[in-house]
Amino acid sequence: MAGRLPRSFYARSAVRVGPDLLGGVLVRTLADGTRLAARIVETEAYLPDDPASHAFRGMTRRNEVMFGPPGRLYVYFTYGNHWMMNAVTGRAGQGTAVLLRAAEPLEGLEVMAANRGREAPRDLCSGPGKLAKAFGVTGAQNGLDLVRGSDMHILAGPPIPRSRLSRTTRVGVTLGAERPWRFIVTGDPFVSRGRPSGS
DNA sequence: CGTTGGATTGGCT
DNA sequence: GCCAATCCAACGC
Repeated sequence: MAGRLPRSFYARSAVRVGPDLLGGVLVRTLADGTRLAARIVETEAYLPDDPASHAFRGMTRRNEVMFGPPGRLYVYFTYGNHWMMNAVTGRAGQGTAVLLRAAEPLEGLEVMAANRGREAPRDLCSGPGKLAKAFGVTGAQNGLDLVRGSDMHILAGPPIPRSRLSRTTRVGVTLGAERPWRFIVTGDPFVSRGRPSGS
């Protein structure tokens, strides 16, 4: 099994980091030692000067982590119910990140099921709100360092072969909808049911 | 200070 | 497939 992704991995364009995160394993170690792990199968890139990005109108208290160093976790709240997890990418000051949208649960499924209030493995992490909920992630984890922190990190996985990598438009965005910056493992059953904005 | 709508989900038709 | 839930950040006055 490969090791933790280094700072240099995140310090690149989000359109590179997004597809490269597919197959990586998101890991969280809880205070009691319980380990949660899931294989990432869906991401979306939010670039500098991207009208769909929270960072588009400049830095605010909500999005300030996006403008910090790469390799940190940006967590935000939306739709009155849901927390979303992103990995900050690029260089400090740019305001760019990759949204973690779906993953295949590998370890700690009982805890994830309890967090989600659902049992089926396919329902645990198959959407950005679900993924954060399964991992017990809220605003309390905003800004956490994925490279040096002990709480959460991402392990490198085997690269996804080109034949198994699909690009689509992003889900739920209105501005910048035509940009094909959603990345999925083709045909993977753990991908979200969200519909791309382009169709 | 009031209004608007969102990087979604789950339950119901 | 459709739509309400739910609340806060952003923006306008």
